[in-house]
Amino acid sequence: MHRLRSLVPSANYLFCFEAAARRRSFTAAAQELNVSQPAVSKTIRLLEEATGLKLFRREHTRLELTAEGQRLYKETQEAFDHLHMVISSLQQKHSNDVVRVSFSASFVQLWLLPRLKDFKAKHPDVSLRIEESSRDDQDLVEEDIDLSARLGNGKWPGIHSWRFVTEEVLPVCSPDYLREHGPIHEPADLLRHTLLNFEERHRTRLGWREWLERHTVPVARLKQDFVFTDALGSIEAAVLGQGIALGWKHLVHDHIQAGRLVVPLQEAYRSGHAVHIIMPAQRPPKRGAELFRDWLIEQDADASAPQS
Amino acid sequence: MHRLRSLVPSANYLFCFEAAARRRSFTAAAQELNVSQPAVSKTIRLLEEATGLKLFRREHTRLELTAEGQRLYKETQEAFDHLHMVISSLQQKHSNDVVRVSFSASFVQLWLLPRLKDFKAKHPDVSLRIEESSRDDQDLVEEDIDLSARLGNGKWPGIHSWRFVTEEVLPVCSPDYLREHGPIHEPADLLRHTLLNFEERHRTRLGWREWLERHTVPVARLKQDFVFTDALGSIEAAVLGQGIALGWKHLVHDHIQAGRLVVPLQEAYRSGHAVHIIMPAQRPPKRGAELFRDWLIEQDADASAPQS
DNA sequence: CGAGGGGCATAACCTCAGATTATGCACAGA
DNA sequence: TCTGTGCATAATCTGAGGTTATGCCCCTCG
Repeated sequence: MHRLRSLVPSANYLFCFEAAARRRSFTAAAQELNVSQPAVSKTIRLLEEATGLKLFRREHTRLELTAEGQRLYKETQEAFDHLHMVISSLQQKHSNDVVRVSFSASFVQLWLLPRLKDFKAKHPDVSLRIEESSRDDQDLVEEDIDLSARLGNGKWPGIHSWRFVTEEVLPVCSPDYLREHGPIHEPADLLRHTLLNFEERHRTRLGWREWLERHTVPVARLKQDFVFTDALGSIEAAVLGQGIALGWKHLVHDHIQAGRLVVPLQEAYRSGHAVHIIMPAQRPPKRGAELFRDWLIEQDADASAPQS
Repeated sequence: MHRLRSLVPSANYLFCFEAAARRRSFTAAAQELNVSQPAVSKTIRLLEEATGLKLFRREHTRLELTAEGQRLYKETQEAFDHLHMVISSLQQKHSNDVVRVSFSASFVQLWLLPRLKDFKAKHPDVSLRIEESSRDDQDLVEEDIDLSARLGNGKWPGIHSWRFVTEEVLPVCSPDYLREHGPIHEPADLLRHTLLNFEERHRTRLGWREWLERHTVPVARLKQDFVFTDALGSIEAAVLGQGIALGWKHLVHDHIQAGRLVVPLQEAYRSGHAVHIIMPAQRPPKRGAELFRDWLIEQDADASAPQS
């Protein structure tokens, strides 16, 4: 226990004292601290008793600091200012060191997390702050994001982009589902199955209707049994045998490798687009963000995705 | 509210942090702070969350400070050391300014308090710490007493003394008691009355037995109805009409002036001793103590005591 | 002069921040 | 393998610090 504590049993007394001394008013200090005036009155009395020092002269309509009070106020304020400066500068340094990345929930859960251990092992000093976002069109600068992913052609103003993985979408279901309801020979057969779909509020993605139309299947008779709010939900329902979902090839790779999902039909849809790694152009990148970007690219998501 | 508080909601977190950092052990810090280990664990976690800084590396059998932790520890310790130094020096100065005086309870209540307002008006900057003591033979240096009173001849080793008031002891009772039980013509009459006596454990004072013997009254038939543990008790009982007490002339002066007590018999006993103001010879007196001594002497307790 | 307002002090009572107890996990060492 | 050490976590408890109500002493204004 620091010896200061024998003089000031609660260091919070000093927070209260500093406010009352600065404001020269217990009532004003109470407002500032969001407590009642008697709480301040009592706390100051406790501090005066603990130290044996008379810090204020109470003069009915005026509160004056004694000489001791003045001295303690000055020193307390300086100590607090200094500690604030130290913590702030440590935070600033820390903030500079943390890489803030933002991806869809499905990407984080299905692709990134299973591989993150590798990145951590290669770069133990890089801290990632991983945010799951429901939108692709975030303003990277405004939201203080160092790196993200976006589907498109890679040409966005104020953005540096690196091609990451081709958009390729294919049906997936669990082995049990296929055994029980299969086989499926052609795209038109899908109309007789439970199709798991998702619609994201802020992100346009290929759904069953478009997929079938691109495979010349009439969709008048399409019914959608379940609609999830993100891709992750629909894929996990497929894993649980509840139907056939559309999966992005790189996202379902691990499930397929593990045998939890199969591809019931070899038809896939390639949009010609790709998912790109993006970083803000307006400021120099953090070293950790560069390392993460490089690591992402070298994962070669196209090569490690299952062949269609 | 100081901005530090937005970073560290409770300054007591820093007490806990400083101890854990110094000891490099939550368990040891808990012992030092007289709390449990989980309390320290939780508090450090709260501090880390509040600041966003990782302060310790937990390594199972070793606790290490991070670089941030090291920096914060160093700065916190310096701030606390400094505040401790400031408060200590203010206390030292304050201690030098406070005059510690020690008297019997009867003197404090019956003589000093009714007159203290005058001293305060003349010396508003002198602070008195007034202790009531049950003994005359205190070691002034050891008990850090600046000034006291002692009955005797004024010759004590290591003590400076100033004659204050003659010891003169006389019977007193309330006017009502005298009307109801009087008159009293000679000392021997007292044997037929309720005599209020006191015996102090550490202080020898004249009691009824000695007083009567010195007035050649046979004391074989003396009975003592009440025995108090200090003079104050016996005098206050007399004021309440419960009997006749022995009073030191200077102590009962105010009661007599106010008509609360009367002197039923003009016989008084003068021991040849006096009460002396005493101060320790081993150290230079505080200015305030000198002022108080001078003020006591100029009260001229002998002159303001009632004539016997 | 009286009324009203402002501000600190005090007492009785309340409540939640910080504490405890019990337990788990991961080491390290014998 | 077993035992001991030390930090983490969860459920629960409790007392430090807060609230509400009130009082006292000013000061100002009509």
